[in-house]
Amino acid sequence: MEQTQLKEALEALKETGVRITPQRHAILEYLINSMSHPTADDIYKSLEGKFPNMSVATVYNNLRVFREVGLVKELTYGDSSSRFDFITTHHYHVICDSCGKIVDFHYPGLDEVEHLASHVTGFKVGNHRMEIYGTCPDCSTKETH
Amino acid sequence: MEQTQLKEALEALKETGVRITPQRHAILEYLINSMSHPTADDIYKSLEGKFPNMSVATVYNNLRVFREVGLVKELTYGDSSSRFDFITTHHYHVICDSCGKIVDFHYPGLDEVEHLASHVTGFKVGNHRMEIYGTCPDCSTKETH
DNA sequence: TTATTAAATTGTAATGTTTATAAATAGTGT
DNA sequence: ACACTATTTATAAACATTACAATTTAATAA
Ligand SMILES: [Mn+2]
Ligand SMILES: [Mn+2]
Ligand SMILES: [Zn+2]
Ligand SMILES: [Zn+2]
Repeated sequence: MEQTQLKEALEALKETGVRITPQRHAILEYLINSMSHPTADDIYKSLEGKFPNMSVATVYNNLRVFREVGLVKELTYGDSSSRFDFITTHHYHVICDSCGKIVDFHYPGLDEVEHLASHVTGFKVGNHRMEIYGTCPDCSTKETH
Repeated sequence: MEQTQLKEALEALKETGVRITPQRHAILEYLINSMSHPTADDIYKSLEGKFPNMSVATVYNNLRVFREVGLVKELTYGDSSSRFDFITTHHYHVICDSCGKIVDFHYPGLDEVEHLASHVTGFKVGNHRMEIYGTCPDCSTKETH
């Protein structure tokens, strides 16, 4: 099924007139297979073997392209660098304050909040973001020790 | 009432053993009076007149101190620099994608989401963040033109 | 297949925000 | 007023991200 996702992603690029390069193919593949939420540097480092000459600028450029095409979501937290999530189904994230782990979390969209916000502020509301912060089971165990 | 907030803030600093300096007084005052959500640089620039020799490091240091004492909340969005909000009552933010305007928005806490997240992921949940994005009335008018 | 052309990549420099550091200064309790 | 530290200042450093120009390459059609 990852194969399907990759094919669909490449198809989406083709339809938008975005050229398919080996670098783009590899970055997409990594994003799809990665169960984590990697930073640009994570991606850069893990493709070092396959693309010894790839520039870090290429990773950033293509992540921006993927974001603009709607294939990838950029997650910006307080800490230094952005993380990237290949878009599949809508979901939220639960984040560990202690170790930074990010876990997917499914929950119906907060439509009511969006509506009220629109009503109260007069904004044309497009979307929202929500994350939940806490301590993951691993870190909880360590603390109790 | 801003006077009361300032007094209470200074009192909170005193009780935590944090010294009260003219710079801290001025930064707090600015945060309380500011109806906006300023960046560190906004604060630095607007206090230039009163403190020609103040270092930008002082602004950052003190914003961190205020955050640690619980007087100030740091807002980190995708864009370059953090914004700071003097803590009064709990509220969320509605943000304009077009001009960056940030508007306060009151809504009851999303307790149910926190509970479900905790139940599903096993996290010890502490808090959450939520923002709503869209187009503010001003920018909507301009677009329609 | 080859030629063409615009788009993408690369390498490097530049940008901008935030932090680290060490010396000078100033707030607080006595 | 004194002593003790916390704080401020000035500056350099760190770091992620972007800008730029030269080179390379993907896509298209002859
Ligand atoms: Mn995710
Ligand atoms: Mn606010
Ligand atoms: Zn953890
Ligand atoms: Zn606006």
